[in-house]
Parts: sequence; structure tokens; C-alpha cells
Amino acid sequence: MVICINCEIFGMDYFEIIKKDQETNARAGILRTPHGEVRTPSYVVVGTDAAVRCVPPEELPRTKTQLIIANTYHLWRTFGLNPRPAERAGSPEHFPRENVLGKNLETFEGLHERMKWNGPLMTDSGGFQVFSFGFGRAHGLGKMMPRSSESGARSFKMGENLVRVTEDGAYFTDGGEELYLDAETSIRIQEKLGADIIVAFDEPTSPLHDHTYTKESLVRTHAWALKSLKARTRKDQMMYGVVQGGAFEDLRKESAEFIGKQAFEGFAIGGSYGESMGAPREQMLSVLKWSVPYLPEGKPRHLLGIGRIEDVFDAVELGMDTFDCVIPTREARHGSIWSALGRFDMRKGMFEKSDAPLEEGCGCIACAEKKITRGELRKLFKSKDREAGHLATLHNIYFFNNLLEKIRTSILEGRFSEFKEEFLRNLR
RNA sequence: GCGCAGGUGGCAGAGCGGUCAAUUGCAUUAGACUGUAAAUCUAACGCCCAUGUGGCUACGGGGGUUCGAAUCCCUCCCUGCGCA
Repeated sequence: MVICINCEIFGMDYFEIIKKDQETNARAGILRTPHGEVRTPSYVVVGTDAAVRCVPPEELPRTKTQLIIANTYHLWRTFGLNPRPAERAGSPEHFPRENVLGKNLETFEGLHERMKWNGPLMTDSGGFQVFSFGFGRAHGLGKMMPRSSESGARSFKMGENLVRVTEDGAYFTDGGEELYLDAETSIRIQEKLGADIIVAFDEPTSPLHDHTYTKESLVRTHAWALKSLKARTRKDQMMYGVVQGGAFEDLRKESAEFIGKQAFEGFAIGGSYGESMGAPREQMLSVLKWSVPYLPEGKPRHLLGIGRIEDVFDAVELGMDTFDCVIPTREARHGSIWSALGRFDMRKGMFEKSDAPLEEGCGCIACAEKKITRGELRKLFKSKDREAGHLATLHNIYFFNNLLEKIRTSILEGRFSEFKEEFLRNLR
């Protein structure tokens, strides 16, 4: 039985499961949003600052992108009541600076218009920034906590905690200003931004948090979830509730059960993962195993911030439908190309004279249309040409979107497990 | 031929008596990146044993001064610029 506030708008079948895998919890479906359908499982491309970095909007339709996620905190800072230049919001030619300045949210034209993207959009609530600018920054942590012994661990320096969390919300120190964000504000901003899917305000925790703090935080996140629901005024946006609970089985179950019962159109699983019990990846899988059974079968499930190849296969297998992740876009800018064989750092000397395509048979603009070779891409990277990040991003987002399309097809054809096994076997 | 300026690790280029196996950048090598503090960051980078306040060879070649030289002097070779 589907219970949701906006069912009369979205209809009972805004999320339709077309095929369920026999052996696993994988499912293929269609998520219908006001700006079009998302065939699931699907990757969600990250466009934090209202632009997929390095990709002009007109090229997005040729990347198999179905759904893009932008960020409430960053957009609030950029376009909101405290406007500041969107320095990272896309390259200048695609995103004229003058259009960014002097606007505020009251007159904001909407994300779709701004991004020149008419497809499905979602916004994250700003909840992740409560963690990443706060505890995460103070401890040099990201989404996945490295093993302390690994070389290269903690590449990014620890810094000052810029966030103070209270029962009601979070105070951010940002550029000398203090900003306050809470559930009501986050939802008000997300309604102004106007994405098809919005996310309840939450506080992610890390494996470094003990049970006491995690529980405390969970109570807060649950209260914020209810406030988020209550704060909504638009009928044309779906809202996803977020499951937290850190690395603790009891808290994850409690959270999934509580959040799963609320009148959200969909559910997201959040948090950061680490080695408090095994490797980060295994911990994440445990979290999914604990949480998913409590989430309603008939509603979409989103895994926040996850998206390497193995992660996506495992998460689909455990019943997740959508995944957003910066890996394709960020690593593209950092020089890595993803392929069915794994990840390659195109800056390495071994590619200097390579005439091979980035990936054999790839249909992305860089491979299929521009016929860029590895050697050419390496040269662009080495000369710090902006085109390098552009081409690599086009390739990587196509690769992941295409991978999810193949996963979806394999589910529909009843051969998900075989496909997974075969694909992972060929990875380096 | 004369004058001037130079010759430093793969390259560029600091250092100008000890704290120099030598700053820095590039290149190279390895690593990291998972709801975007990130088109970024970390590390290695003469040779050897690899335990080290370790051994060796090194700042064009040779010689000298000095307790001590990449740094000062002499000489040779080479490069650039100017004048013949």
C-alpha cells in the first residue's frame, strides 16, 4: 500500500517496478517525475552548482544521463539571499557570470531553466554539508573513511570544524558569515529551486561517532525528517526521507523502520562508511542489508553518494534503485577514465603514444564522435587544457550511465547475476 | 682573437665558504578521490646497503687555497652576447 502526501498528483504508479530479479533483490522500474521518466536502476549525475562540471548542457542529452542532482547548500550560497559568484558553476562560456550575480531565491527562475536541463532533477538537502564542513572536515574524512595505514589516505588536510549542530539545525561558518540551515529552510530553498525530487534535511554521521552520539544524531535526523515533510508546500515535488544510524545495526534498523513509515515518496540511505567493522565497502553493504528490508517495496530507494562499479552492482543486488556519485565527474577532471576494464589514469607515461580509443566501442561523444585517442587525451591533460576534463567527463558519465542501462537490461532479461559476475570478472 | 656573461641532478633554474645529495618548477613514478572544501591532493625521485645523526660518487675537466669548496684562485674545455 503506497502512502504518500502527493499521491493524488503523482498517481499510484509514479514508481513502477517492472521486473524483479528472481535470485536477488534487484529490480527494474520506472520513476515518473514531472520532467520525465527515469528508468531504474539509474545513475544520478552530480551537478552540485547547477551544472555538471565541465559539460555544457547541450551535450547532456548525449550522455545517457537521466537524472541530475544539485546541492541545496551550494546553490543557496550562490543564488540565495547571500549571493556570491558561482566560480565553480560550470565554465564561463556556458554559464555567464552576470546571470549569476544579484539574484535571490525569491526571483530564482528555477533549476531547470538555470541549468538548461529539462529532464528529471533532484536536489540534496544540504545535510551532507552539515557533515562535510563539520565533523568530516575536522577529521579529514569523506564519504568513505580510508584505512589509516593506506598510503595516500587523508590526502585532504584536516581543518577546522565549521559547523555547529543544534537540536533544530546547523550553524555554518562560511566566508566570515554565519549561516543557519534547518529543515524548514532547506525545504523552502529546495522548493524555490524546483527540482522534481527533494531530500529531507538530515545529519550524516561517521564510523568515528560512537553509539551515543549516533543515536542522539538519529533522533535529530528523524525530527528533521518530520519537519521536512511538514514544511513542504509544493505538490509537484517528490520528497525522499533519509535513513541514518551510522555503523550500528540497531540504529540503522530503527531509522529505516521509522523513516520507512513516513509519507515520503522515496527513501535515501546516507552516512559515511569506515573500518569500525571491516572495510568501508563491506560496512556499506551491511548498512544496506540492515536497512532495505524496512523500506516499502513499492517506493524508490536512493543510495546517497555511492557509485564505483562494484558498489553499484552490490547495491542494485540489495534492492537500491538510484545512485548519485561524484566519482565519474571528479575523477575525470583528475585524469581518470573509467572502462569495463576498470579505471585508468590517463596522465601516465604509458599512454603517451597510445592510438587506442579511451574505450573500445564506447558511444560517448569523446570516443564515438571526436574519436579521441588515449595519447591525445593524455596530451591535453599534461598541457592542462580544459578540454581534457571536458572529454574525460563526457566519457565517464556516459560509461556509468551506460553501465546502469546494461544492468537494467540484465534485470529485465532475467540475467542480472550472470551479468554482474561476468562484468566484475573482467575488471582489472 | 679580444671583452663580457655563463657552465648545478632528465630539463629549467636557485644556491655563491660549513647547517648541500643541494630550494623551487617541469618531467617521471606511485598513490588517493564515493549525497563536490576537489579540473585537486599526497609521496618518491644520484647510486648502494637499506638498520642509519649509514656508505659512496657528485654542481664542465684538471690543479690549488682552506680545518672545510657547488661556492674563492689558476688553468683548460665548452656555450651565449658584443667587438674585431
